[in-house]
Amino acid sequence: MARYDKGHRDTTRRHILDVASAQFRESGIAAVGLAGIMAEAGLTNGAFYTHFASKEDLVREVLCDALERREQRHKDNLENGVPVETTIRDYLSPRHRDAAATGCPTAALVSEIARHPKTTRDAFTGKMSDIIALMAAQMRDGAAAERRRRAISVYATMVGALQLSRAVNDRKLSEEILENAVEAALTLANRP
Amino acid sequence: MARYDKGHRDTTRRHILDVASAQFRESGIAAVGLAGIMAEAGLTNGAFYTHFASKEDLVREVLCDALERREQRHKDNLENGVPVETTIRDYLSPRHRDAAATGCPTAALVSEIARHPKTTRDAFTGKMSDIIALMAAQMRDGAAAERRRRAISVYATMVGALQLSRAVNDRKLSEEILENAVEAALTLANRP
DNA sequence: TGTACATCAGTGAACGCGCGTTCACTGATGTAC
DNA sequence: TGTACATCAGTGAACGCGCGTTCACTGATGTAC
Repeated sequence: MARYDKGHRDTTRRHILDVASAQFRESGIAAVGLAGIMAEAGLTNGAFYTHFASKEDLVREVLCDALERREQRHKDNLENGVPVETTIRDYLSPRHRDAAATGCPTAALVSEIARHPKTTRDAFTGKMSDIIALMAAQMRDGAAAERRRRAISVYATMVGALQLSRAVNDRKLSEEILENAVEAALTLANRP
Repeated sequence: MARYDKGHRDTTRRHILDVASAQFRESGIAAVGLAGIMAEAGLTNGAFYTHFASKEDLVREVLCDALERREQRHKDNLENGVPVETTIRDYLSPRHRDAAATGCPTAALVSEIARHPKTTRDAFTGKMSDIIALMAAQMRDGAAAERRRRAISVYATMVGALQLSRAVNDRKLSEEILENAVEAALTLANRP
């Protein structure tokens, strides 16, 4: 037995990932520093590099992890027969709008991801394809290709509307955006 | 007459705004430094503060300016009877996807704006309301309230899809997103 | 008309600060002989 | 059994660098007397 319990290293790594994941989604990747992440994780700067090769490495890991969790949620919804309407309403809710740190990583980080290196974008592209496929599976009626088409446009509407509702500094307008986007996403999900 | 032509100061200020506007949309606000902006504008660091009070002041000015130009474009489209279909297809085109520096400031910066101070978000909120109103005016049929509803959901779909098409690292998927979003936005714009 | 001063856009070096990253070291435990 | 060494997660100070910001200064022109 080492100085630390078995699995301690994995637990620490997991903890750093969770802290970074929340901070990135809350404040954006560029605005978050490693020192702040390590401090919140209860560790010193130096320990970071025993777990990750660089900040970019952490970004990629965080992104994969956060999207995998989202993917798992979609899988669970599918297996439990949760209707697409519920997924849409949950996504476009004031609760989700006000909880960016634990919310959808795509909505929080998509524009930053577009400016990151190939490996990071590769990771995002792969996971996003999976999520689209799962949303397509959740759609009712229609051929596979048609359901995929609907999934893509519903996803785009949800991501855009959530971001707009977060940026806008007017409670009424923010809720108007969410409510209209729910209606629009439902229309897109159920169109023939 | 001063050492510089009349209006020189305004020209310089305008030039700094243009350079900053492009760099922000291309790389994100947090990732762009004042030194880089001033260098591209052909000036030294110190001159920045004879034109702007702070980086945040510049951000607000850039945002107002870029959104006003977008707004003017919507106004022109409206006056020239450009159909909403054209606006949608132009927005969701590979050309717009590949030209972030000169493209829609909302798509490029919306998630960063959500994390900026009140004055900046106020500015964004005001201009975005105007753009929504102009898009609503561009819609055909229906009462004013109904057209506004359609404008909001079309705008959300466009913003979300453009961002996704930029983040994704796969040409085919990127174009699939744009094409499906065009179809979805047209459906939303023309629904009864 | 000549001269002293004001104005104004811009220069360029410097400020303190926090960034990502490195590295010599620690100290509790495991292992070899 | 005792001792010398290896391992491993983490410490904490330091590195160079670029950030936003400040400021004494420049130099061409305008203005006052």
